[in-house]
Amino acid sequence: MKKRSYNCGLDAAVDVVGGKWKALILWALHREPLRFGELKRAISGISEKMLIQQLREMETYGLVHREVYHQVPPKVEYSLTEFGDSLNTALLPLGEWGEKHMETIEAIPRD
Amino acid sequence: MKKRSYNCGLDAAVDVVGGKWKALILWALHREPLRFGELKRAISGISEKMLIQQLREMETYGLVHREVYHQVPPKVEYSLTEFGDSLNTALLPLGEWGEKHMETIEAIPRD
DNA sequence: TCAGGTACTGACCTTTTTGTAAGTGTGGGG
DNA sequence: CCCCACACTTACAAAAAGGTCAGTACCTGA
Repeated sequence: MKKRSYNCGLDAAVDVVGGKWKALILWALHREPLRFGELKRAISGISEKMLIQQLREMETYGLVHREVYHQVPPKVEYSLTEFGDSLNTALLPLGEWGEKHMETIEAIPRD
Repeated sequence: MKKRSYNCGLDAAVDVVGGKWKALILWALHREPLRFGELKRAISGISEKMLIQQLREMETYGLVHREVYHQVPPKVEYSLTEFGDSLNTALLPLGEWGEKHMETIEAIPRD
């Protein structure tokens, strides 16, 4: 997040969900709350550092809720708030678009 | 665009529309084709370099069409392809979400 | 005593993205 | 003859994002 004012809602939304991982995390939490380790395993390729960093940001955005269980070994569960859920819903058509055009997108030459 | 394979459609879509400017450009072209200079004026804050860079990428993605008129001074018009238009449509709910929650988003503390 | 699982944290570095500023080519108008 | 509009292009620099890897604290069971 870098800006303070936006030209349009899309601008603002992309700012919130932008980056490499946030959409994936949102998606992973859509079905059910997950623990840190579970999330890590669910999202292939993400490092612990990025996962926490993104989760923390999304927490401050009010998109996810962090629930700590005082146990040993520790257990922390992440879940979507209503706000996060509404964003996920708004992202559905985009996800479908991506799904539908996946092959085209993958075929785009890079560099 | 960096990846070749995606976990889900959302992942792929965010890759296509990611970055600071693409969504804005898509949006600006939604109403009507625009010339380079018009786009530049329409999207406040964008530099010429970024504008062209993004336009070129979006052209290779097949999202926008570039039409050159051989005149002096030169005239180049950019418009959305059907593909670009379909992406724009898929982005509408996200734009509405951003619009609706704009104040919340702007109020999020940064750094 | 000691390794192991869990959820982080921090230092450091590389890559990617974005920005700034100046320069290019063309023909028409002053 | 010079300057302007327009659509770029290039070199360089700064900033943001992402990645690696080692280390912390806690209790538990072997």
